[in-house]
Amino acid sequence: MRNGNDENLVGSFPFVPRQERAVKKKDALLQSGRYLFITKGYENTTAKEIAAHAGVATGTFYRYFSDKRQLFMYLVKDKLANLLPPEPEWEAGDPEQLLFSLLENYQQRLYEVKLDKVVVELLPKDPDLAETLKEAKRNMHNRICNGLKRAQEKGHVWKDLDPSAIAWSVLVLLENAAKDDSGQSIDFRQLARLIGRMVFPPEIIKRLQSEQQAKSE
Amino acid sequence: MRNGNDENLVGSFPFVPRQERAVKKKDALLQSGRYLFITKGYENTTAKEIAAHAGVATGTFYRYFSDKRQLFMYLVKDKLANLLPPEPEWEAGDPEQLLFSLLENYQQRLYEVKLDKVVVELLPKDPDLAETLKEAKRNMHNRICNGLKRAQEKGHVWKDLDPSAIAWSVLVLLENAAKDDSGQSIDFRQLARLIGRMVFPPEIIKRLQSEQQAKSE
Amino acid sequence: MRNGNDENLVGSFPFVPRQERAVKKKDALLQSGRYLFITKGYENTTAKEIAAHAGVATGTFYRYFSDKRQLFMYLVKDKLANLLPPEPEWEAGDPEQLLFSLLENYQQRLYEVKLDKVVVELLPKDPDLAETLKEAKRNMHNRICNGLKRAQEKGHVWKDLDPSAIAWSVLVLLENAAKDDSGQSIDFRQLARLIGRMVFPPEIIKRLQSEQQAKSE
Amino acid sequence: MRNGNDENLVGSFPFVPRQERAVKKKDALLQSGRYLFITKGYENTTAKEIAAHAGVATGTFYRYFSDKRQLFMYLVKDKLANLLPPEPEWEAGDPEQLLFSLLENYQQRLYEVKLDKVVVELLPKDPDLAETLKEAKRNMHNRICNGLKRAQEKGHVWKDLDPSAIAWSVLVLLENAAKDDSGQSIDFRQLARLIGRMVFPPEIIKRLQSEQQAKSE
DNA sequence: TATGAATGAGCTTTCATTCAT
DNA sequence: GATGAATGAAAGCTCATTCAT
Repeated sequence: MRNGNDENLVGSFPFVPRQERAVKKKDALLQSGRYLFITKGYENTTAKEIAAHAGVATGTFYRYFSDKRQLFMYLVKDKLANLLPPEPEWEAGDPEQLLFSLLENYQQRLYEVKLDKVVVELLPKDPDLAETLKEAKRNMHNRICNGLKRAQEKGHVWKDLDPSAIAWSVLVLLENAAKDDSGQSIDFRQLARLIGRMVFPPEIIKRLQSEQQAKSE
Repeated sequence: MRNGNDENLVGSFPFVPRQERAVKKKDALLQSGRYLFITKGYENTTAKEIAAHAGVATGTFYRYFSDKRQLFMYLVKDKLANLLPPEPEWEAGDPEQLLFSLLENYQQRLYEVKLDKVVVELLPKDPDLAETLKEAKRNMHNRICNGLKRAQEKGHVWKDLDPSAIAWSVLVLLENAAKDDSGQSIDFRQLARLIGRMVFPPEIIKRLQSEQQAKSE
Repeated sequence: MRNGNDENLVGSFPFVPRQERAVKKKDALLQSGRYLFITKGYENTTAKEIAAHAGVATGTFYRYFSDKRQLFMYLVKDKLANLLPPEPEWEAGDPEQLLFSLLENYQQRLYEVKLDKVVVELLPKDPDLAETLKEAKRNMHNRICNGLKRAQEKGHVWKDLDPSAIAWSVLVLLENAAKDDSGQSIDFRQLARLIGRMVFPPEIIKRLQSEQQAKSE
Repeated sequence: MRNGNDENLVGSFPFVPRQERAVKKKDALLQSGRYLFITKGYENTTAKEIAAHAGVATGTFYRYFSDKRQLFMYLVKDKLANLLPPEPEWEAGDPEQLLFSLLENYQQRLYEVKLDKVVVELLPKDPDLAETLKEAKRNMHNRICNGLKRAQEKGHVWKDLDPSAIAWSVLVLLENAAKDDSGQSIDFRQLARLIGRMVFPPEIIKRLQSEQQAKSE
């Protein structure tokens, strides 16, 4: 199933492995590719190296992937699905708590993927990849947006703010918090509170927090 | 004057142009490099192409730059200074207004630079560049942070938020708003309001806005 | 067997050929390199040319040799062993006869090598090569020296001459006789007699020659 | 005078300097060329470097020399004359003494020239240079040969040896003794005695030595 | 199918030489 | 005459990709 899906996303490729051994080889190549891309960067990794690391011959690489780029796209698309956060239920409790766990969760997944730096290396050269990522982001944005809209209808969210703009901001902060570019690690508690202020009027936050407390008692 | 500074930053490689024509050629190379890097990506651009695009011979490239990377570093360091926003005076008036102009201004400058994608392509391979950028970010962060601390002391900013975390968030939103990754252009008015909520308690915003109105009357 | 030795000397660079065809290709490259080095000089020969002459692609060259220099070192070290003359048995018979065959034999081997000019082109730039050759010469010198010492103890060689100086002279004349620099080919019979005079007192020569004659009768 | 001569030897060149300043520049270029060739080797020295070292512009180099090779040929031909040893007067005294001073003298001159390594670097690529050197050697050979012939006619030299072969041997030993390739410096006294044995029958040496002693008393 | 040797276009860089000033 | 910036051919070397085995 995953296979069929991928194929559709990535385009036709030279050979559909049926036997188990073949599947293993393809996986080994993907794993090796991922490892080397992350460790050494995309351009600095050669197809030969990936093959060697996977324990197969150079030529075998091209039986499973049309080229280095395709292998990479497999990695990206495979991992992208994992990144979609669940649609948040804002009213379910203390929003700060919710955001905090959202942040932690997202970072955890991003940490597992680790391809972001590599993605970004390829981005300027690969409009296809750019499109793929854009779509993934659109998905995430919509998911967050929908939740916000519902909350806004109930008056839980600032009325004078566009849910789309909020969603965008939340997403951006989410994304960047997970990366540790800046060196200074971000305090997720602070960030959650901060985002809370951005989304909800103070009185709503108070109310939701006290409701939550009541519930847990 | 600016020149001397830049040279200091980059290192005075093969030759410091004195004659006007030489300066023009160096500029042409820089322009061509910038254009091609942005259009085709860093790795996809060769020194030969840059030279050709600048209308000079391949060898001439190497009279002015030790290699492609150095040319790129010139571009980056030259433009980096432009990106520093002025330290905001939060109390000076309507904070939403202030943030809005900050955003517009920053985008304008970023638009002029446009190297962000290329930078990001090189980042994983170039620790030097990473360090340079990290420092630039540190500078921006400190600048924002200081303003926030002063405002916080006067009680204008949420007391339970770390200025550093706020600064980080503002910076991240600023940066990302300026890029047009997502395709969906961000409404800067909305974003300004949003950031305002994040930084200032509602009553402060109201007060500052009414003061501002009083002033302008 | 010889192979293992050589590899050890040169270092096992990019790849040790196992299949027969690969060995053939490596040999073809070595042959082509040798031919072109001798014909056109070391600097005037490019890796590309060697590959073309051997009927393989440029890249193939680099599968077998890390660079031009390594190919050359292979040639040199391979041939150097051949140059060691057997330790001469001066007392075994007519020394002039002995020297004559020594000369002919040495020239034959040198003729097969023919790399001397190329070696000498590289020498000033390549301390490694210089060291290698120095050692080879030391070996040859020692070999000749030992024979002389034994002969000197028996009083067959001028007592007031340092064996080392004689050996050096013999070696130099040997080397240079084999090369045809001067255009005027050297008469080996003459040279043998000449060296004989240099090494042995006249009466010893006479005695050894008559002994030899007695033997052959 | 030297100028005219050189021109003839080397071939026409772009410009005949008349003014004193020009001559100085040409000399500076020659000196710089010589210095750099000896220090860094021929191929490793660029025309630009020679010009810079001489304190003139790159282009100026080509006003005085058609190319790098021509400059080098100037150096070689200029110095070659110095290498011709005086025609030895074998009967003038102790031949070992004579040879010793010949050796010392020759080495001294070679030391002053120092171009031998560079010459040898160029030799395989430059048939012209090869021819020049061959001729120089022929000259030296003839000079030595003539002396030997006269001595031979008087019965001072082995009758059964070809003067040409002797001359060749003397020359070769001379040349090689002067270079210090082998690391082990040659004892010139020993070498002189050795060559003496090669050229003169023992009784002649004795006679000439005692005559010499008589003279000096 | 799997192999890995072979390919060769193409990149970076150098430097002898020219030529506008 | 002198300058030194500009030229561009050519070298060394890499690596994505092909293909004979």
